[in-house]
Amino acid sequence: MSELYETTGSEKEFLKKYDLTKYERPSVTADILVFTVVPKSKELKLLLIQRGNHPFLNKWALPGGFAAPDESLLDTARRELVEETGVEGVYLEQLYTFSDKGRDPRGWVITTAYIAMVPFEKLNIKSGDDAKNAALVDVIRKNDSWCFKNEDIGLFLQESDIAFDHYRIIDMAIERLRGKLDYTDIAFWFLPNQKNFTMPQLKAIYDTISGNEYERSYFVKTIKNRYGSRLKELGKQVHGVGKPVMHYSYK
Amino acid sequence: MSELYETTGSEKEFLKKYDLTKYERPSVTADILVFTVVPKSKELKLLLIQRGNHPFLNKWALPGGFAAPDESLLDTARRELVEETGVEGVYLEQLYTFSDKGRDPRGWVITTAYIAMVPFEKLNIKSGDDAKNAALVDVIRKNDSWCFKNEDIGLFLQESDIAFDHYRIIDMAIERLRGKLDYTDIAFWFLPNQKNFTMPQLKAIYDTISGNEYERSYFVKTIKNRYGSRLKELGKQVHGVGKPVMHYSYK
DNA sequence: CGAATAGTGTCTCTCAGACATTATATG
DNA sequence: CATATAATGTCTGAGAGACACTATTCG
Repeated sequence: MSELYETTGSEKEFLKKYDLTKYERPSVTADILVFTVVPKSKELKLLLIQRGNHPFLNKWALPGGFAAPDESLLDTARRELVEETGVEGVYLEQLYTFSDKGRDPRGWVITTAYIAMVPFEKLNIKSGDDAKNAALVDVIRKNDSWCFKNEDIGLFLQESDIAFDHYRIIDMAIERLRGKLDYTDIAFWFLPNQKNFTMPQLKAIYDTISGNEYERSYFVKTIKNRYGSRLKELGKQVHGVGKPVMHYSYK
Repeated sequence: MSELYETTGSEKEFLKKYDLTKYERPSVTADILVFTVVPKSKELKLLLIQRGNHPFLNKWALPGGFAAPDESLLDTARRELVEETGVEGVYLEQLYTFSDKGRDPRGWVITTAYIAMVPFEKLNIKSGDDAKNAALVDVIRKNDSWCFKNEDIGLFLQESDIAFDHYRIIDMAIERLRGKLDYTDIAFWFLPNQKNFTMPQLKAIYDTISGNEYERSYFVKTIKNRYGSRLKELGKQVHGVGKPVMHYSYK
């Protein structure tokens, strides 16, 4: 017993004297990929910010920032997301940590990227009107690479317009979204309301992220099969032209 | 053109004056989960190291260490792996970055965990004989949690014997291994020789990682179906009792 | 020959995926 | 009634999964 106390005591002693700064340390940032889907037009959109500082002045980058002391990187991502977009309470998922030498010309900087899945209705980015110069861009496939455009502000970006290694991050993120689409429920996070949605709405999200069109009857069958126990029918509703739609609640 | 030069120049100026250390920085480590599979006995094994220092003196932890300046975390993991086990040229895959507040009593330390998939034959850990006190432990499921044992040295560990948040890391790693088993080719990395193996060998690896027994004929059919184009038959060989076995080469 | 091991064949059931049909709204 | 939209039904082929049978070697 006294031995236990002594061990505990000496651990306290140890920690008191321990100096982490004897090792060199990198700077650490969190970057956020704010994805959203517009169901009507079936567009996948991503939030980019034009840099106002060196390095990569005027290039476009992912929102993000340095970690604050004793803050988890998830908290960093969440904080930066609120600061840069005002968006709160969305689903964040860690993507990957990028630490290649030379990825940041300022020095030894590693970053952990987080994917934010945001319903379009929650986002209120007024492109190109504020100091920050944020833009919600359409993610387009062209010549085997990703391009980003926003026709409202006449913006067209390709790989060379993207700062740091952020193009690679974006590429990995889209791959991750597509990969997880069919065996997780990530698509549901893009719904304006998980407690009240329709199959055509959900299908539009699947179509958009996957980049191809699911067959209608097959889609409904599959979803009901996969999530049947977590779905509740809320009743049919008239919605304009066409047959009334069944509304569902998830989870 | 001169404008371009000027911009470049001012970026250089900027970088020269830029001081990353104005932000506080965390310490960063890489931890490695060295997994291996013993096909004969169908055991999943993990390399743990008993700590000889505070904090968590005498508890067991994953091998790992602090990142060195301008080294990628993958390189850190690879370096530590060689230093601690002598193992080279194995497949490493990033698992996750852990950064919760309080995960390390020494202070602000984040870690990126890497999974190493090592053929049993490549590992040569002589348990409990060296200063480092490394042990290759069997990963066992007991009462809905993971336990770790090595009967040669009379070792039995449970969650409370694991240092830091490493139990959580191990838990996530096993889940990752199992999750990726059926839709990636990770199992092949545990083969002693990808260029010459048999289906019973491969099946033992799948059985071990998944924790259940695949049906024989179903297994072979499925694998051939999935990787048919990447498999080459090398011919049958006698191997003791029983029908001669077909040998395959992957990729 | 019997036990051990590996390979092959068969049968059922489910589900992916394509396609056709029906139902209900608007104008 | 034509059109738009959503839901439902049908058919086929591939594959999951269980089971039985055959083939080859050793003692």
